[in-house]
Amino acid sequence: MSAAPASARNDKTDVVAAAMRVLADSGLPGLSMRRIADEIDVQVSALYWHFPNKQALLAAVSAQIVGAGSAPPEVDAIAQALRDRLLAHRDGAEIVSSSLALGLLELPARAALVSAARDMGLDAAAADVAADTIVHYVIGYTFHEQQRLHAAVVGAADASVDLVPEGLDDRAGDFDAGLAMIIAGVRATASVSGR
Amino acid sequence: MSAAPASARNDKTDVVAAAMRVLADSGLPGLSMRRIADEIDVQVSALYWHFPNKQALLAAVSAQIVGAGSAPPEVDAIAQALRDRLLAHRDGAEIVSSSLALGLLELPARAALVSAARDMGLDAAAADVAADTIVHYVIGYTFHEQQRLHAAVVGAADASVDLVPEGLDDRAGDFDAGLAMIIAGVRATASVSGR
DNA sequence: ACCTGAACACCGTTCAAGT
DNA sequence: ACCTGAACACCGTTCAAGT
Repeated sequence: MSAAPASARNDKTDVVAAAMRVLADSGLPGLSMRRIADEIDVQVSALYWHFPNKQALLAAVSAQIVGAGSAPPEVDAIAQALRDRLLAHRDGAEIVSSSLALGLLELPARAALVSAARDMGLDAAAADVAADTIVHYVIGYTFHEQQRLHAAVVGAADASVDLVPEGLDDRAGDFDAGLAMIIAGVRATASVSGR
Repeated sequence: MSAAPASARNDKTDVVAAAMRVLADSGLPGLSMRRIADEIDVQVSALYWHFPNKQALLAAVSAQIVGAGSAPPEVDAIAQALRDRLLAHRDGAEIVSSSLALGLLELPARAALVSAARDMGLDAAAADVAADTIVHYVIGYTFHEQQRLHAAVVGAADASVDLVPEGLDDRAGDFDAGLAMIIAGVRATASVSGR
């Protein structure tokens, strides 16, 4: 394929790719600057030529996780697609959550949610609120879920305390039910303000 | 008052109190085991007599932040009270979020939300979903807000990227609007299943 | 344009030993 | 019951210097 020759010098995308590999192997706790540097046979300090600090590197990783461009046109589908992307990468929700909170990441799904909400009849202000509410729900729910996944693997989880109880099998069902409830709220808001 | 004499030996509550002071002074990034130990003039290793590891200590801090016992009886008031407690401590939402995700914290507000949702006419399963949805929204929203607060202080914030746009003044208004939307969804769910 | 080598000021955790 | 002292294996970041 088009993988770079082993001894070439690296650019930003090589560093991000290495970080994605380390993330897949070791998760966020293992994602240190030294491990990333090792992955491309380089000194740690070399990374600081490409990125000013670790948070900036993590923001680039986050952008890769959430992907660029075209989302589906409906609120439900946009939320599901965002969740799928987060679930596709180890600790994806946590990394994205922190980049977002630091203002280092633009979330394409948010813009898509705003216009989908407007299509449902919300005014601009209400559509912003709807988008943020859904984004917080998706990221919060998925973050929680991924942390417990990891905790279960490590064996450190206390199974008696559970924010989302019942069996382990219908995680997706609970997520859907909560999302449906929020969307019902969006619809109710639309029918109040929309006439 | 009843403050312990300066040279006494410490118990769990002294350690947690010291951690709360460090948190208030320096935030979560400054909340290291060494800083906590310094705060009570003790070696770091002494902390490991009281807690098996840092996460367990943080869970005790989280429990202190969310407080014990009696919540108000209505969904809206419970959510507001939880938010107020998180906002009352620097990085409160982040600490609580992580303890919760690791299954190390029981959230009194969650039980209160479940029974408030049942009072609105939801069945048991739907009430669980409603409670989790609201908890994720409150913590997610407040986490985001506190991170940006800190980022703004540090000056590292990129003001051009904003999950929750507009002026800085009506943060609380946006939170309320999102919460109202979710509660509208809860009500809609109740009126569907409730007859 | 991209990297090395070495240093600085930190981390969480363990463990034998003390009182 | 609670703490010391010392060590281990790490961190992120900086900076002069090399090619």
